Amino acid sequence: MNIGQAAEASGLPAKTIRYYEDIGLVPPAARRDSGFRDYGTRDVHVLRFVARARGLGFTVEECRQLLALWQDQDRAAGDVKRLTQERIALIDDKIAQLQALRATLDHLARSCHGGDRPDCPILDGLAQDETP
Amino acid sequence: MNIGQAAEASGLPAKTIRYYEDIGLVPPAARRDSGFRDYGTRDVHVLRFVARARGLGFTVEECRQLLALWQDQDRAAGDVKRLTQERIALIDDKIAQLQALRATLDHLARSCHGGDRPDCPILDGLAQDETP
DNA sequence: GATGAACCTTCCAGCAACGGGAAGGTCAAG
DNA sequence: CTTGACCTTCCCGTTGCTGGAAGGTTCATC
Repeated sequence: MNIGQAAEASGLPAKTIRYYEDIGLVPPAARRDSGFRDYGTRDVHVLRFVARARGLGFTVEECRQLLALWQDQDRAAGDVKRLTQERIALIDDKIAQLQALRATLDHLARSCHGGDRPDCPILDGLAQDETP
Repeated sequence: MNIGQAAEASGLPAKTIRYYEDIGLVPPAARRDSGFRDYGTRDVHVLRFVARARGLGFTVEECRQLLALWQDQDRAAGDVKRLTQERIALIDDKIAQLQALRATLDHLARSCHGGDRPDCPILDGLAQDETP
């Protein structure tokens, strides 16, 4: 199948598939005489794997590792679990940061009357010399 | 003061200050005869404002708007509040997405024994044809 | 067989928001 | 006078794509 159909089947844009091939995340696709890339179901399976891992927030580099582990019959499940737990820890950090930001912004927004008058505690808060 | 001291005082790296000047987020600094940038307390105040807004997750473009509002004596507090609430909504979306990711990853990780054996439900999960 | 649309190819450029580092100028201390 | 810590501009690299230009292919239709 052509790249367009592989894109459809994998859920990745064609551009992204070419990009992944460029950076060596997925192996180069077979080519027809015309030069068109030619994908089989096995290739699509790999693309779907990558699409799902990216969708779960794994970086491209992590996807590379996960793919290698996936295709390694002798892999240890522990390696995969470790990668996954590291990613969970990063997500937890990110969530905590965002929640702190949200709290600060919410505090600022609640203290602001929001009318047409120019006095605004949000700007005052941002302008303060000390971080609360 | 030199850019290094302004960096120290504002909490922004010198590189970032130059960058903000480049893209017109902050006005060009005064220059000495030597060509060195020269900052006063007013400039540092602006830089601190930007540093704080960026730290709260406002994009550079939003900072541009906030700065304009900050310096506009006739601004309406409602404009600032709206910007802030939009940012809160974005943060909420982001948090929800991350929590969903975390749940999926956690589910995968918990189902994985994590030992030396090759059978790994995480990889199996990523390889599935259907998203759960 | 010609035409047109819908594909495909490569390459080049750019997004956010900086950071690294080169090549060179300046300043204050010893 | 020299050393070392600053400063200047400039250009490239990052992450993960996305858009567009210029051109080739395929397939249906006239």
